[in-house]
Amino acid sequence: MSEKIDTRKQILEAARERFLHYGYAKTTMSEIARDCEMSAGNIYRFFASKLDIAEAMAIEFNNETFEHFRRISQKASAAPDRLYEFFSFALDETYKKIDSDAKILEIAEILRKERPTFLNGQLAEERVFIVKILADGVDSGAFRSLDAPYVTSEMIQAALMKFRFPQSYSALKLDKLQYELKGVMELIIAGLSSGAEVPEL
Amino acid sequence: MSEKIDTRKQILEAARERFLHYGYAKTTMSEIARDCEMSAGNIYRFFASKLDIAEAMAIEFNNETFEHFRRISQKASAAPDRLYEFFSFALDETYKKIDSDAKILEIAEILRKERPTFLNGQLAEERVFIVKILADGVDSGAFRSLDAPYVTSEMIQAALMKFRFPQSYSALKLDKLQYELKGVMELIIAGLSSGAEVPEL
DNA sequence: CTATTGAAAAATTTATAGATTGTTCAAACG
DNA sequence: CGTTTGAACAATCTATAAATTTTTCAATAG
Repeated sequence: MSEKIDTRKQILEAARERFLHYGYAKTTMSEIARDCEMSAGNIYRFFASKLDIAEAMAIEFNNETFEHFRRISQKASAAPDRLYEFFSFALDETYKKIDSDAKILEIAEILRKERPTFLNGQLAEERVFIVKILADGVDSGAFRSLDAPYVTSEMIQAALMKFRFPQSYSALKLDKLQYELKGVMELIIAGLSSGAEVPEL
Repeated sequence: MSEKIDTRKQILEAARERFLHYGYAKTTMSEIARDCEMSAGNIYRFFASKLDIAEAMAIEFNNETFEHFRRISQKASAAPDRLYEFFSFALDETYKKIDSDAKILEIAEILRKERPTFLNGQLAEERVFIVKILADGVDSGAFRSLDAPYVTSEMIQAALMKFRFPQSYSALKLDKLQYELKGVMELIIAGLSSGAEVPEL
């Protein structure tokens, strides 16, 4: 049983190396199998498809990022600063990861196309941290009281889409994106501030 | 000379009908030429390429929308309401246009790929109206005073990207998009309100 | 001299056959 | 028994030749 988990990890590791080195399309199941000294057919006892290997890999990738998110969301700094740091970090991190390796963009694009719900799941996980920062901000008085913090976190994500998936949604360079993020963030934080007047739309 | 303009219009009209009926890729220059009773080569005296015909068509298309934008920006209603109406109209309009005709999406995607600057130009034109609404809002006291209204209009556009190009940036249905737009808009308008505290980031 | 044509060049698309790859599963293995 | 294999099948990709389409431009027409 721990045997099984090990084999799974081994496949994942072999696939990761090949995917990052040669790209998703250019690595074959047989190659991954060979690296693990097994037959291609046997991989299917651990992963339902090649795409599922890529998805598992993306989850691992994101888990590292989520660790950073958790740390930022739990910092002692003021809630508005944490909110900015959160998305600022996210932008830098994803931009640089994708910029360093065209192979990572390939996998990201494939998952976006073939697994549209996967992305939603990841966004939902991020919302947990955003809601935490919002709650802290309300407690400290930096933010106005919010009817539905979870919904607010969805709206913040919607407004910052462009920065969360930089290479898919625009062709802008990092410095321009950072500049825009700062501007949008100022607007959002101002909208969350205690003095802000919420309109009736 | 007016002759030339007429011929240009005639080509544009013939192309529009074919593009909307059969799609951009499936209509040939020869077909457009035949409709205008001329040779394919002659079209190039009026348009540098097939793509330029599509671009000219998109400009015409957008001019109708800009007329609506102008009307909304000049309304008597409160600035926040106008701002919401502006983007609400834009969302409904573009969503419905594209939803009614897959051919329109085809042309939009091709222009986005092959003429990346065209889109920026259109967004710049829209900003004129947004800046007008912002200025009115500041004057009336509904909005706080803005250091750089033009930059603010860019930030508002960045935050609302997702709703300006609904079918390219998400797979959400219109009602879900409308719901999200309302939420993001509330946040932005609150951020622009007189009482809002702008953070130092 | 300008406007237009139509043939030719360049670029792109289509069609398809062959090869490769992803996936399944009955049989062999431990 | 559960595990693994490898052959078979289905799906996808590749290569390329033929066909079509876009674009150019010398020749022609007005």
